[in-house]
Parts: sequence; structure tokens; C-alpha cells
Amino acid sequence: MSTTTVTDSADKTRRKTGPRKSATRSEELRLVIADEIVQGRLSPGTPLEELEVARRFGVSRTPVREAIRELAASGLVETRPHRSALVALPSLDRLRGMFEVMAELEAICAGLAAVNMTGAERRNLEALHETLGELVRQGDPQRYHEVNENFHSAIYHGSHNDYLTEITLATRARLSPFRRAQFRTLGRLSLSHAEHDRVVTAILRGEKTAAEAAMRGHITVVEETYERYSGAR
Amino acid sequence: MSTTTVTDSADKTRRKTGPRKSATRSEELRLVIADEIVQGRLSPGTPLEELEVARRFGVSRTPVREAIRELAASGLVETRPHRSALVALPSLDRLRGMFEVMAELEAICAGLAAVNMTGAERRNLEALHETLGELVRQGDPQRYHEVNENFHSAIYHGSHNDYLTEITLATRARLSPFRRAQFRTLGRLSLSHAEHDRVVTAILRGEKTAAEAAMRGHITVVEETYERYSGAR
DNA sequence: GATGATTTGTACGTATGTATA
DNA sequence: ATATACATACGTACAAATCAT
Repeated sequence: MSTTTVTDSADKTRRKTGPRKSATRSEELRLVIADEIVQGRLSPGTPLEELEVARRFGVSRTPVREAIRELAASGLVETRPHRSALVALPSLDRLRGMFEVMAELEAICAGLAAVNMTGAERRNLEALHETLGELVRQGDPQRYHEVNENFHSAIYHGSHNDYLTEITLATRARLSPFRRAQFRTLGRLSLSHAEHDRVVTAILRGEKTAAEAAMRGHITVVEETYERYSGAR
Repeated sequence: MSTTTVTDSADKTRRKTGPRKSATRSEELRLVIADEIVQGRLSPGTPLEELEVARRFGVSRTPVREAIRELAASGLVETRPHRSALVALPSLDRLRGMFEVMAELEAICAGLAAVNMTGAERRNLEALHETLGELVRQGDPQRYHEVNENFHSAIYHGSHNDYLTEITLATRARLSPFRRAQFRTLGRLSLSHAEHDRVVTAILRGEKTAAEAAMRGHITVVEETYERYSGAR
């Protein structure tokens, strides 16, 4: 039998409960696929065939097409007319450029955060930093990675510039498939934390230029870590 | 020169002639609508009804929907589920943030251009600068505006960082509907050129930091010009 | 607040373009 | 080189949501 009329559990009525599902299928697909790319469950270069994706999610090709269109515009996938979309696979040159921009964007965020963060935001940043210190001591790369994301996000938001925060998050998402191996070694973990310390100190003191420099250095080191693991291409 | 020229009869077959039309209707629509927004022919806040747009271009709703989706992802239009898309109308606060980011992005471009530009690129930048000087003397705001776009684009490309160039161009496009009144006064024209001079001098000398500072100052002044003309909102 | 009109969201069929034998 | 296979591009029909009255 065809899979039409999905029945989808008798609940068609409006449910205010539940984890805030997105209103349209396109949007839901976009979020799920983006997450799969960012989390690395879909590797760069993987083709996204409309029919295959549609079957996988039990929807028609239309919302799939629209989701892919938006993912392409946001840079997570690449499309060419009359050919299947692919999970984005930037050249090494382009990746270098993206890392360079990432360092500058994060530096700008840190500089603005040093000036604009509220007292509560500064205390929160300090707390995150201390948590990360604990995780270094415990040697937990997995959780370090998670809290590290929050640490950086806190600085983006601390800039009090929504547009800056958006493009920085977008760039981070596009780079995320290529920095997976970052915290494999404990040495890198502890070095990262030492660099964070310089960033936090500068921000808490309100020293804009120092915060920028510290963050720029931190991100550049991250890039070098990537280049070592990725090898030539 | 081709003498045949069959005067497009019912020509549905492949026509290699013509001004390189884009491959798909969606893409063509996206480019045309984006241009209308950037050029100011579609004002911020204008609704983009799918059927109306479809009729205007003589196509079905499908490619219109896809074009609008991509424009939304690039920030030129805003969409909300089950409601018509609108030409983007950012709050004044958000606009300030976007101008702030623009200044930083252009500063980064200028700094990298100072280091990375080739000899040919430097000569081309100098030539553009001289042309702009001519246009100031002639008092031609219209053409100044046009060449000014090329001047800034030349610096973006001079960074030799494609990703940086892309997000800078995208931000400029999103801001363009809000800096229309920039060169209304001759005083502004001549001031702009004086600022350019500092930028060009620093770039030609390869002085990264000076180029960044000069460009940052230039863009900030542009913002202030905007704020004066736009009024409170 | 309910109802009809309008507009968006999704499904599906067919045309068209691309790659491969 | 022509033909064939296959995926996307577009159009159309209908369902669902929003809005205007």
C-alpha cells in the first residue's frame, strides 16, 4: 500500500503541550537536516536526493525542496540546477577563509562584550568559565565541548548586537562539520582553557582591545588544530 | 556576425542567443526581486503575495515560492508561516547593529587588502579613487554612487577571502535600502572622498592597522549620515 | 464570535535538463 | 552520437490557516 494518509497518531487537534513543533513541514525539515549536518551525522559531500529525503520523513517532495533551498541559501548545502543537492564541501582554501572570518567575528563579539555586557552576563560568563575549568580537571572532552559552545554563545550575545550574533552563529554552524576532532587530546583541552582565561579576564575588566586580541588568538589556534587533523586535500 | 536572424518565431527550442538568462525561473526571479529591493523599487514593508508576483512574471506560484524562500534566508525579505512575505523592515536598533557590523567587516576587508592585494589590484584601486575624485569635482552624485560601489567591492575582493567578500556584499545589500539619501549633498561627497584617500593611502602602503582604522571611520560616518536622514522610528 | 474569502502549505503529475551506456 | 535513465523544475489541485466582515 502507498504510504499516503499517514495517520500519524490520532492527534490532529491543536496540542499546546509538546516540544513546540514547528508550524510547517518545510521548517521542521530544515531544522532537522541542518542539525544532522552540524552534528556530523550527514557528512560533507553527501547527496540529498529529494525523493529519498521525502520518503525518509514521510512527506512529499515539495517541503523537502523548500527546506533544501533555504539550507543552500544559508550555506549548509550546495545546489546546482537539475542536479541533486550536496551537503556543503568547501575547498581547503575556502575553509581557511571561513576560519579567518570566524576569528575576526569572534574577536569583534569579545570586544563588544567587554564594553556592553551587563553585570549578570559577566557573572554568567565567569561561571561558565569555572565550569569549563572543572571539566578540564575531570578530563571530559565531550561535556567540555558542549559547555564550550555555551561559553562562546554567551560572548556573542554579550555583544548586544543581534545581527552580529546571527552571522557569527551561522558561520560557526557552517564550520562545525570541520572541527569535530578539536578536543580529542587533553592537551588541547587545557590549552583552550588557558586561552579562555585571557579572554574572560579582558572582558571582565572591560578591556575591549585586549579581549579582541585574546579571542582572535584563541580562534586562530583552533584553526591550526583543524588543519593538522584534516590533512591536505 | 550572424546574418540569418530568424526573428524569434514560435521558438521553443533551445536558444543559445540572448543575454545569458539564468537557468531556472526561481533563480531568475530571485535575482530580479533582490535587485528591486536593493535598488529601492520595492520599499521595506511591502508585501510579496505569491499569486500577485506569479502573475506579474507570468509563472506559477512554485518558482515564486522558492525565490521568496531564498530571499528570506538571505535576509532581504521576512516570512512568517501562513502569512505573506514582506520586504525586510528591520527595527532601528537592528539597523544600528547592522551598520556596526558593516563597519567592522569593511575594516577587516581593508586590512586584508592592504596585505594581500596584487600590484594590478592596487593600481586598479588607485584608478577608481582618481575617477571618484573627478566625479566630486564635476559634482555628479549619481555616478559617484555607482563608482563608489565598485571602489568598495574592489577592496572586498582585494582581501582575497571569498567568504568575507560574500558576507560583506550580503550585508551591504541588506543595508542598501536604508542608505539611499547618502550622497544627496555635495559636502558629503567631498568628505567621502577625503576619507577614501586615507583608506587608499594606507592600503597602498600595506599598512594593515591604518587601513582598518580609516575604513572603520569612513563607514561609521556613513551611518551617522543615515541616522540623520531617517529620523526616529 | 462565526463565516466566507483570500492566501499560504502540501501533494502529485508532467516536462525538461543532465549524465551515462 | 543517439538513446536511455534519472533527478530536478514547474504547473496545478486541494487542504489548511489567516483575515475581513
